[in-house]
Amino acid sequence: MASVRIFLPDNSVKTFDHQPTVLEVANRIGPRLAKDTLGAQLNGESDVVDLRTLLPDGSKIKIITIKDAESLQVIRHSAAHLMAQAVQELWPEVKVTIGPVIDAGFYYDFDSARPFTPDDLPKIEKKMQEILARNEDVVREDWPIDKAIETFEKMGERFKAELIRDLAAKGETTVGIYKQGLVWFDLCRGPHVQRMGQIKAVKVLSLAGSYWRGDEKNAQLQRVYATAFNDKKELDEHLKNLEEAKKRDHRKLGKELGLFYFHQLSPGGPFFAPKGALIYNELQSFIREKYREYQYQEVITPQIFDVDLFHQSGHYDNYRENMYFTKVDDRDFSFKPMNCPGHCLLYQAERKSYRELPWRVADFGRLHRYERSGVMHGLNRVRTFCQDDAHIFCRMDQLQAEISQFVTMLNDVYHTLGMDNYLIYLSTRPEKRMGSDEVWDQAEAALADALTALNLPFKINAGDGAFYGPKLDIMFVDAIKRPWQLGTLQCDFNLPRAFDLNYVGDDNKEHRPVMLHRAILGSLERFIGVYLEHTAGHLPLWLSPVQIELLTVTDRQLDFARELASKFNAHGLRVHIDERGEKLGYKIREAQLQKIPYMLILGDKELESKRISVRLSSGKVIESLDIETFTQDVLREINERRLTSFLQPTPTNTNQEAHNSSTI
RNA sequence: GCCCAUGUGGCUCAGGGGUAGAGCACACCCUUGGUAAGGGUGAGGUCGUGAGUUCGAGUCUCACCAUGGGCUCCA
Repeated sequence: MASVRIFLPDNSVKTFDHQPTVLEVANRIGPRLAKDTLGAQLNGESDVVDLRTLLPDGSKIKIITIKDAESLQVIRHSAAHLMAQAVQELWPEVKVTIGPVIDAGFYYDFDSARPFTPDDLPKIEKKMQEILARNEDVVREDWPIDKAIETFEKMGERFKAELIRDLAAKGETTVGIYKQGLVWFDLCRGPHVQRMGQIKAVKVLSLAGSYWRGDEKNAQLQRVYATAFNDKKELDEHLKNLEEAKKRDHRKLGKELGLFYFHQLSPGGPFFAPKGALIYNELQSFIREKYREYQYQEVITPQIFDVDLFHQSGHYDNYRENMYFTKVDDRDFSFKPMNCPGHCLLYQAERKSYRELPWRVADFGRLHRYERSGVMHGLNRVRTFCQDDAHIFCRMDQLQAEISQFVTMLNDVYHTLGMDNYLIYLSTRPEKRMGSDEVWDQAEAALADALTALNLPFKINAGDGAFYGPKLDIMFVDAIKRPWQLGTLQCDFNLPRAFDLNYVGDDNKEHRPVMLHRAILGSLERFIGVYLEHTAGHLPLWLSPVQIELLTVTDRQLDFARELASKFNAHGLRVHIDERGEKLGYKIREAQLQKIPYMLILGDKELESKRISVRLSSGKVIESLDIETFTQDVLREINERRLTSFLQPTPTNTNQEAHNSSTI
């Protein structure tokens, strides 16, 4: 077969003498480039596409490029130039640095002696609008590199000059210059819009400090965040989502719903109040159920270990600054930051036969990691937490099946939780790594093949793997389209060697197992935070701290309410009676704000008929239900872990979209 | 860890050198009212911690702690 050529965005070409797999491409073209450009799917038939345009056909690689996303990027990048122009027209002394496109918009870093203030944002936006109205042409010129350096230097744009010098050092001889109108220009690779007026919808959002090249030793810069969209409608929708995100902030919901708290005497240490602990424990029970189903065994391992353990595992060398230490009896101990080394000790406790593999051990152990003070954020980043952590020790020939089982289990769990929208990333070998290329080839192929066999699309993060092995990261995309990394599966060639783990094969010889680290929810803490934001606090019944609130119209119904409550209680339902002498409307409002799924209204009518009237948190009211039937229906809803009320028609499931629109 | 901001009753916030305010929540009383806030009374705070300036400090200064937005980090 003819060679296959892959054209890269920087115009270089890589040639393969056979049909390359996507992994080969990723490993060949290098991490940085692949990360920016490769969205890929092994589907065994489709055209090989290159990274610039279309490409050689007959290959088994398909690279998904989303045209819309690309043009949006162009608009945003042009809008970044627009912002720079606006700022310099307002304050000519301000110097420009860089202004890249990011996930939901773009930013530009400025060097300004005077720090920007929030009042400056509307000014900048107004100036941007003025410039847009001029609708100037955007023209590209290619300048000899010396001329470019000289020009920017003369203007005092030392950051730009530095960037161009770097390009010169890489052997570039010309650089792209984009002119907006007659006067203003900037260094850029492009592409850009042809006329400024093509930018239809921009919004300046916020302000932050940053550093030149992200290094705190360098100059402090003023970063202005903004976003741009194809049209006003898209922009408005995005702004609405930002609003919505604020409303859904799990820190706010956690307080309002009485789920968890923080105290300054334990930074990064969440307190789960009774209601929050209920959610925590229900999630654990759910995962335990899945462990039984997927044949994991749960273990319990120590909290504190002699530091020697972490010397042996390598964590001390690589991870020390994130660990807590303590000295007892003149001996150095450490709180475990992860369960794996302990599991290795447990693996060694008994001699393993190949028949015992795969050996899957799960552990809800408490972990402590010292996080730098600036990185903690609600439940998303804490210093003490627990993961739905498990390790699988298996033979190399079992690898693919284990990966496959994990992905199936994850899909199962996410589906039950109403989280069908997720993306899978395969991170491949980094430059600094351990283990032979042969082993890496096998492991990467096992990951890719498992996903392909399950017909799950995935994207390659070339070079993003850990030094000890390749991994899958699962990005859950929530109800307002924000990605969160929750689940992960990591192959590890390091720990089995560090602990000299073996099993006896059918050849009566010792062999080294592969170790897999895996979690589905990630940390329970973080998961609860994410899930609260995904559901805006409207949890499914089985996770609701209070499932049924009993609201009496007058005190005459209190005995009836207590009778009902003990009946529900006996079935294991979580019930609460609002016994306060408030009016019904008042009690309803409170129950509503607490997002309690079922409100039972008890008045004289119900007392006489011995039937109940139910109000859902959606506001829907159903009158005169039979108590026994209601109880059974509610129990069924819980046991089946249903996402919507049995009284509410299930909306059609439109979840699968995400897989087909693997963006980026 | 770095930059900026913030820290006042359980919660949300006002006040800004002369001895602490509101709404909600809470307690009690009146009201027993049918699907998102009935009325009254009351209790509750050494204004994040420590030092300084001042006749006098929630209020000004400094340090520290915590939180928030970013940066960086997340073998």
